[in-house]
Amino acid sequence: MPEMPEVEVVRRGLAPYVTGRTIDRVEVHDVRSIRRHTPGADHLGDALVGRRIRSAVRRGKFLWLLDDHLDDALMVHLGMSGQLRVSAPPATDPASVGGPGAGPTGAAPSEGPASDPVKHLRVRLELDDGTRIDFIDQRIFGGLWLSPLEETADAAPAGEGDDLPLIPSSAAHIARDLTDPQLDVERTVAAIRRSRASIKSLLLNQQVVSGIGNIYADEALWAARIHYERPGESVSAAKVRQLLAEARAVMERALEVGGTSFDALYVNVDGRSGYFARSLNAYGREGEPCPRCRAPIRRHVFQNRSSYVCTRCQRR
DNA sequence: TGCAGCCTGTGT
DNA sequence: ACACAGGCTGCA
Repeated sequence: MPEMPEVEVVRRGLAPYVTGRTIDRVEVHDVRSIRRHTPGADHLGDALVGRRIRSAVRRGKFLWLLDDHLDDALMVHLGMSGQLRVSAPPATDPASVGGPGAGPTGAAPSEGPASDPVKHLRVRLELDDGTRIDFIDQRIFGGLWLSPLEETADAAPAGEGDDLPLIPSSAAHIARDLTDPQLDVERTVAAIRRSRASIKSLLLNQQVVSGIGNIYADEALWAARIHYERPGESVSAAKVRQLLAEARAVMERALEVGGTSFDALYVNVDGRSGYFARSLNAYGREGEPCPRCRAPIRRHVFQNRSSYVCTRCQRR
């Protein structure tokens, strides 16, 4: 559910709270959320306590925290249902620490009071100023783990949030963002046109293009009037360029809306029921008229997931 | 290159 | 009881 814009909103919300802070305590409430950290929960806690965080970085849907030593990164992946919820230190006025990403004034957390037991709390980090970072994940597709740093292949900054040319090995295989100035768009176009795989599976392949999930894939294909099943090699270079531009535009719009409407204390990453769902043209709109041609939007099962398509605008 | 498996909650 | 939501990994 969280795609690139949602993860970027989380990164921006998180950064002002963690930058310059030291990790005091790590609580692992469910080891399944750290299964990618093979040395286990005790090792993760021992490794993290005492670290001073220098930045929160993101490429695609991968988010990570860097500390001063630059040996490795604390990876955070939200998977399907992951959230990071920040609890500001008790004595501090939240409005004064929200930073540039702080949300509307007075917005209350979407769930009950802080004293309520937190549902699906999997991991909690406590910082030296009392701030708590709660990783909440109903379906446990996401998780936290440590990943060693390596140099980026092109010696350019790894992603959004820090200028260092260092990337965690867990994210080194992920393509650069469509919004990344370092991205070579023509190489991406060429890669897509070299493949016999369906255009949608190429869009969803994070090694080809990063940040796109099922929702924005359908939106971009609808905007570019391309049927999801078309083999990459059958789409003209101009059409592929348009498709990538549409995907980028969809994500930038989502980021614009998300970046101005989230509550800094409750970083909500529900991309479906949230603010942006109302402006989707195809996804989730089975039976509704296509906003372009009024033909009904169809829902097809494709690779075990839903694809929403206007069969009039998007011909095979 | 495609698909099973990882997960849990909601809706039918 | 079963379909569905779906990002990513690892294996056939």
